[in-house]
Amino acid sequence: MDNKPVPDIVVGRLPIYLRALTFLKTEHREITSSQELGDRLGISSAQIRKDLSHFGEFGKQGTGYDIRHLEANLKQILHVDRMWDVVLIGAGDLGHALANYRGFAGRGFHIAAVFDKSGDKIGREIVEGLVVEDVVTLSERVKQVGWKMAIIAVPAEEAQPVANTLMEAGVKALLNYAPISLMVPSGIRVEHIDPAVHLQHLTYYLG
Amino acid sequence: MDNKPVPDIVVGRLPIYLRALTFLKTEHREITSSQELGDRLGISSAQIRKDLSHFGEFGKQGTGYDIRHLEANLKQILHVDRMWDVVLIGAGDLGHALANYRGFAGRGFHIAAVFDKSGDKIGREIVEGLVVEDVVTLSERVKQVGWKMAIIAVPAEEAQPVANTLMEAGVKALLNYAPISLMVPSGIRVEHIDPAVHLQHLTYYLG
DNA sequence: TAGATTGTTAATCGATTAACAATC
DNA sequence: TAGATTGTTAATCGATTAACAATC
Repeated sequence: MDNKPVPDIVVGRLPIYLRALTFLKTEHREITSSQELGDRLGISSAQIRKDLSHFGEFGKQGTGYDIRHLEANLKQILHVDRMWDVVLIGAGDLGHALANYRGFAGRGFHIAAVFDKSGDKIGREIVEGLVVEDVVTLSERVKQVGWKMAIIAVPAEEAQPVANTLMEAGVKALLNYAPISLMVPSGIRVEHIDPAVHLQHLTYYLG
Repeated sequence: MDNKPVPDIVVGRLPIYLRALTFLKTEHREITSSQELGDRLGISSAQIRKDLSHFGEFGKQGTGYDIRHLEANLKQILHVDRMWDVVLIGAGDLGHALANYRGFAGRGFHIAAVFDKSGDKIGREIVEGLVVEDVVTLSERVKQVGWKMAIIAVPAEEAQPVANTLMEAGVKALLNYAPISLMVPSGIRVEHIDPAVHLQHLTYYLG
């Protein structure tokens, strides 16, 4: 009966909830409440309960939420109860940092391949077991292996062409670090990360 | 008369508009319209006009917006018509990438100092002219110099203590890369960047 | 039982969109 | 002038919050 899609803004908060639950686990906590989560995240408890109610009933009246149970459910909802291979384009400083980032594995992601166009990066082992490949082979390799997610860490002027190549080859979701708004057709999802955008958001309030 | 603060969600779009205008300049464009901007950004033209109307009248009926004029106004509104010194904490892979990032200078930011706690990083020149300092001196240095903005690029378990030190020393705005929700008092602004959160937002839609 | 907290409904609040007079 | 596009108003749409019955 409930045919309406869950609002994207709600979906966007689920990873935050999941991260908080995983953190609570490191503190050896077993039960939490919408109140406690809200206090930690700066979100109202009502909003957290409402958000979760889109997906089912995960708590117990009078008690709260079993942390492991809710965590497992959120992982399922977000489809990170499995590992996703992610292809990374760009082996500069940022690409290097992303390839070496230890935080992906525990949260459902594995950098499966790295591509660059620069001759002095191609063939180098950017991290144990991961050799930088030539971007001219990107399309072929994506089609062959069937990767669905990519991280774009190339200069601004190359980002749109790289995105086009990826989408044409079957990639459905992009995380873009280039300081440019990617244009994508409907059916493709994009998230943008641009530190200068965030800093400028902050300076507005600094008078 | 208009005493109401501009909604934060509107403020958050201004840096996107600014980035698009700067991009149009690189294409040697001089005039644009809310329609064109909206098409490029995936935002309705009405929303762009409404957003801008909170701050004044920047366009001309029948013509559109002078790109340089609107860009200059947005820079003023966002307070990036000047340069901001930013202190960076964490000199790992990510800190290294941020310290070397060429994109900050043109958008109002300068990494003024880098701190780390690791003995084999302290004293090393992370980038031309920028020597990694010992984090035990962070509080003292921040108070002395008066930095107002910081980027946190330390492991999750150190992020909150580092944030506390920074806030106690007078920092008012934080950009946090650690995968944890920082708790801050009102009056302090925080933005979070967590690639895994964005990737999980994407996987929701990948079935 | 008494106390606590959920899931949900209805009310409130806020943001987006549509439409158009003004005007370049 | 005719055409285009702004700035703004009012209508619509959607998200958040408050409140509380249900119940553990």
